[in-house]
Amino acid sequence: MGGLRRTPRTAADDGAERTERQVPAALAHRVPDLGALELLLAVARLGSLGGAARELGITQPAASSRIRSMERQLGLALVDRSPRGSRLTDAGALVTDWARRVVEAAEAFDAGTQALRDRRDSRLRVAASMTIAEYLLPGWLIALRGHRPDTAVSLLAGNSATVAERLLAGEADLGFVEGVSVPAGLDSVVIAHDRLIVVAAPAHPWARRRRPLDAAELAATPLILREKGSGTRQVLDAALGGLARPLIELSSTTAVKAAAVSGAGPAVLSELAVGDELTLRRLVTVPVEGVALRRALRAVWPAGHRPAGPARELLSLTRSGGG
Amino acid sequence: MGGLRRTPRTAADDGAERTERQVPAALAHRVPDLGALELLLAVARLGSLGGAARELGITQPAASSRIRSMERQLGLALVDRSPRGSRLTDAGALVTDWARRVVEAAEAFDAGTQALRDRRDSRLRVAASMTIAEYLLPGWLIALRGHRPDTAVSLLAGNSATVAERLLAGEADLGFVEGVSVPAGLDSVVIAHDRLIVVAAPAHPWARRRRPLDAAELAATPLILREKGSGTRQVLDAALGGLARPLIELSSTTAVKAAAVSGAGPAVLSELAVGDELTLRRLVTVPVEGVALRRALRAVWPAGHRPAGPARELLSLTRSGGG
DNA sequence: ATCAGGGCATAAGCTGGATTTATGGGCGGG
DNA sequence: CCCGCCCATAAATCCAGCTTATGCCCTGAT
Repeated sequence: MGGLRRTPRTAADDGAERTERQVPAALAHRVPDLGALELLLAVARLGSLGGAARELGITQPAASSRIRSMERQLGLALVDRSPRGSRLTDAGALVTDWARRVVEAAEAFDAGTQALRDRRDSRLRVAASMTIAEYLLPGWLIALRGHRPDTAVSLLAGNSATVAERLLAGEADLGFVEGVSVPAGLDSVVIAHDRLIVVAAPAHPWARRRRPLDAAELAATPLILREKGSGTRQVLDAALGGLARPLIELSSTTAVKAAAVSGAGPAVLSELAVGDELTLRRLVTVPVEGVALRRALRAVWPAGHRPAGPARELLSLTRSGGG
Repeated sequence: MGGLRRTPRTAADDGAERTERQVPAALAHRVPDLGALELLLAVARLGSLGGAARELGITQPAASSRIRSMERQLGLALVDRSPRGSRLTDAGALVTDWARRVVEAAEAFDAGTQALRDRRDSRLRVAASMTIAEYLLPGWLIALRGHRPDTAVSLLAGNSATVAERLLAGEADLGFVEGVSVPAGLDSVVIAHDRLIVVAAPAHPWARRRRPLDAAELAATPLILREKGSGTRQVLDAALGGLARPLIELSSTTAVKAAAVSGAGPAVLSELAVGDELTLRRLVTVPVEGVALRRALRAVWPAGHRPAGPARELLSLTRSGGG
C-alpha cells in the first residue's frame, strides 16, 4: 500500500554489493506528508472532519479520504467518527502530539526560509550569527508573525564581524551576536545566555567520567572545534586563556557534531546545538568545572540608533526568552 | 508553480463572511515535503546529487529535478552544482539545518507510531505514562533502533495505574512512570528528573512577576490543571499538601497548554511539555520558591524480574539521559 | 592526446495520489 | 417531522514525481 511502489531498478541490480542501510525505506514513505499532519491537527482542534476541511480550504471528502489513507498508512485508528463529529482515539491523541512537533519544526523552517528569501523590500532586516540564526531566530520570527502578521523580515546570517558590518552600513536594522565582546560602534543588550558544553561519543573514556574536568585538562586535550573566529571558539579560547588545542577545526556546528558522534574525539559546542544528540545518547556531556563556558547572547544595533518599530517589537519578544 | 493551484471553490464563495485566518496558505504548500528534505540532507552529507539519489533509491534525474523544484519553491539557491559534485550554498547550509529538525521530528513520529502499531509479535512491550510516551520515548526508540535495529517495540500509553496493571499482568516488559510513588509490586530505578513549572500567558499579571510565588499563593489561586490521578496533578497536590485549587480540569497536557495560552489562567505543567511555547513566548514561566515541584521519572518492572534482553538494552539507554 | 568515469541537465512518457463534484445515509434539535 | 450538520462513496480530473534515454562538462589516468 503506502510502501515502495516497485523495487527501484538500482536496488534490484546492485543490491548484493551495496552495504545495507539502516533505514530500509525512506522516511517519507512511512510518515504522512505535512498536509495530512496539518489536517489531523485541525481535526483535533475543531472536532470535525468537515470543519477541518473548511479551515484548510479543501472539501470535506478530500479531508475524509486523506485522514482515512493516513490511518491505513499508519495502521492505526486515529479518529472516532460519529454522525455529530469526530474525536481523536487514544492512539490518535498521541499521534497528534507527535504530529504537532513535526508541524512546528516545519513552521520554523518556513519562517526561516521566508526570511532568507525576503532579502528585498522587507520592513525589518536582521543580521544574526550562525548559532542564533539556526536555533533561535525561527522561533522568534514565528512569535513576531503572531503579533505583527504583516512584517516581512529578511535575515542575513554570518559571523560577528559580518553582523557589525551590515549594521554599520545601514543594511540591517537589528543584529544578534554570541561573541564575548560587543563589536565597536554598536550598542547592545543581553537577551539570553548559552552555555558551551563538552561532549563526547558514549564510547569515549570521558563519557563515563564522574570527576569534572578542569581547565588544565581541557586545554591539554586535543578537541574537535569550530574554526578560530567563530563565536564558540572565541569563548572557549577566552575561558582557557587562548590555549584550546584543536584536534580538527571544522567550519560548521553540524560538522563538529558529526565528527564527535563518529567518535573522533571530544568536542565543545553550544548546548543549543546538541539537544537531540543528547536525548538520543549519540553524545554525552562531560562534566566540567572552573571554566567559564557561559556566554551571553546579545542583540546589537548601531550606537545611538535605538531600535524602533518592527525592530523594537522583535527585540521585546526575544528578551528574557529562553536560556 | 508551487503555490495554490486554483482558488478553491469554498474560499471563492464564502470568503467574504469567513474570518480571515492567520495562515493564508497551508504550510504544506510553502514547505517542501519530507522526501525533498531528506534528499537535501543526503546531498549535504554526500556532496553529490547522484550519490544522494542512490542512497534514497531513486535515479539521478529525479534527485536533480526535485532539488531544483525545491529551490524554486523556496526562492533560494541551495546547492552549487559543479561537474565534480555539489556543495551547499550559505543559504543552503542554513536551510539544511532547519530541514534536519523537521526530519528529526518526523523520525520521532515514525518511531512512535510504529511502536503504537506493533502491538502484536513485538520483542519488547513498553508501557509508559502519557508525558513520557509523548516527549521522551520516541527519542529512546530511535536510539534503540540505532543499537538494535531489529527490535520491534510496542507501546501502551496510559496513567501510572494502567502501567502497573499491564506489567503485573505480564502484558508489558518494561514501564515508565512519573508519579510520586512507585506502584505496589514493582521495582524501579530513577532514570531522570523533571520539573513542574508554573506558566501563564504573557498578558497575565503573573507573567511580569519578579518575586517568586510561595506555596500558599499557589495553593490559593485557581489553576488550570490536569485531572486528579494524573502524574502531574499528584505531584502538585503532594507539594502543596493536597490543596491545589482547580480553575478547570482538563484531560490532556495539550488542552492545558491551549487553555493557558488563551489566557484562561495560570497552569502547572511539566517543563518537557512547554519548551516551544516558552521560546515562542506564548507562555511565560512564573518563578516559584519553596515548593517541591521536581519529580522523578522512573523505569519500573515487576518486582524481582530484572529487565533482560531488549528491556535491559532500552533501560540502559534511558539512564542518566536528559533531565 | 585521448579516453573512461563521475556528475549534472533536459526531454518524453507514465503513474498514482489527491482533489473536485455529485450524491446518499445517519442522527439530533426546533 | 423536517432541516441541518456530519460523514461516506463514486467517478472524473489533474498534477507532481518517477523512470528511461541521451547529451554535455570536467578531471585524471593511460
